[in-house]
Amino acid sequence: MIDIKLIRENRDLVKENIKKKFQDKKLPLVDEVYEMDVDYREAKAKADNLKAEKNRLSDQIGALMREGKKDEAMKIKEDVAKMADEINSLTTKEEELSKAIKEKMMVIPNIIADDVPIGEDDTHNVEEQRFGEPVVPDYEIPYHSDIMARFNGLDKDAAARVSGNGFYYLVGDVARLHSAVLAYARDFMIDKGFTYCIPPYMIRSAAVDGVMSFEEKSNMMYKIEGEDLYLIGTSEHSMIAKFKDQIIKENELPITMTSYSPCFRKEVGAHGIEERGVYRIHQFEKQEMVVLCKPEDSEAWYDKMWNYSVELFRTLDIPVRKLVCCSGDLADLKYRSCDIEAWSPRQQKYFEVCSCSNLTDAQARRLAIRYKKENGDKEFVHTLNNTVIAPPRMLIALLENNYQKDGSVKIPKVLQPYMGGKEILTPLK
RNA sequence: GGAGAAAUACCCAAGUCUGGUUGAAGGGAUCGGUCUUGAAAACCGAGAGGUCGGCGACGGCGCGGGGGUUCGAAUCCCUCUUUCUCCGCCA
Repeated sequence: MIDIKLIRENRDLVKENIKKKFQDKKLPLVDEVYEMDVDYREAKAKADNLKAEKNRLSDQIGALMREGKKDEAMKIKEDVAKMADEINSLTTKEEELSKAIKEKMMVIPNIIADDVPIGEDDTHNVEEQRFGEPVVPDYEIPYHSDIMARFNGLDKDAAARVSGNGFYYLVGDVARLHSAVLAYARDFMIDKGFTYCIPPYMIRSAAVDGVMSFEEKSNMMYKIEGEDLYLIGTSEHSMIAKFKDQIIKENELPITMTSYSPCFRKEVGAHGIEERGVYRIHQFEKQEMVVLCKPEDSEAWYDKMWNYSVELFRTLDIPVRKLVCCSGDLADLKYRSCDIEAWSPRQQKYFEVCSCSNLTDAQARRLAIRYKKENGDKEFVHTLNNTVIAPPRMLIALLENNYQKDGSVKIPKVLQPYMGGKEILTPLK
């Protein structure tokens, strides 16, 4: 959500930004908001003046009553009562306009960074840098669920009987590897100075509505029957809602957190659930990083954060690349964003494992997350988030890149302590 | 789940029975000063309080959230949420 002052003062900039994002159908919104804002302020001024008059007369009534002049008081009472209709209609108009403006403002995208590549969709995202050699072995890499199956590590049939499509049982060493990756990622971020946090996995509708659009909500969120509670789709939901309407002390910034949670997603819409394997499922686990900082620091944090992802994957011997999101592929709240993609030797291409974003003040403005400066002024913070690691999807990269010709899988050194010292997983069949 | 009590500004807290000179007493903290080698303590003083509109003067709204009664609500009514105490149940 952008500052409405931008629309009052620089509509061209806002429109230009919309064009850059290939959302021309949203262009009329800018003038609509501009005009509604003028009407809103006019209605508010009128209503406020009438209310001021009413308050003044009410005080008079109080004074007269105290003096015992009931007749005069009654007369004024009638006058005030006559004002009620006009005040009501103006107040209603003011509220309706305010609500309508807010709805439109929610849809107007955040101003994007100057250096975001311009492009209509994800095919125009730009590879910026590679880290590690994307190795193509001279033997065939099986599909990840087949690799898991060789260790008796995955049972989707049972999951389908028990929970339906889109669920899995992870078993034995594969399950342990899953936990090891999460524990490693947690400790990696703690070592970077982030604070570990376990948030609520269910949040009430007021919190849900605060952190996502209606469309997202209906496509993603599972609702608990008979309760005002939803299962979170990512810990970012509870982590950001934590700060809604809060004023943070300047010396508490930056707030750097790494949160863990299971994530529950209906995955209604474009993609659907993948039949084979664990790439897209209804339930997964994720370690996330979330940063709230002063506006002047957010760009530096953005660079630090995506670099953490690269570093983490490199310690796991997984080649990655940084893919910069182009204007059309940027979600509306984002100022800039990049994906860290891991190398898949089986598919011989990179696939997304982390998504790092700087939302500047767009999210903070929407949720009223501010900080108080030394001089007492309040300003919106900047918010950023990035995936640390999201197994089981991440296991795909891990298994494929460490798969040996004989069907075994090497365990990267950094994970071995979390695997009871095991250096290699040997197939059971 | 049952019974009771409570929610006031950064913090503590008065006011709520008896609606109107309380848009919020009084503290603490904050800031300035006196004193002191410096600090603390003590004393003196000050402004401010959240939010929206307005260039401003100023005005609207704000006493947990939402609604209602009234000319007028922190104060009365309804509702939701949260906290505390006791009982019950339970990882």
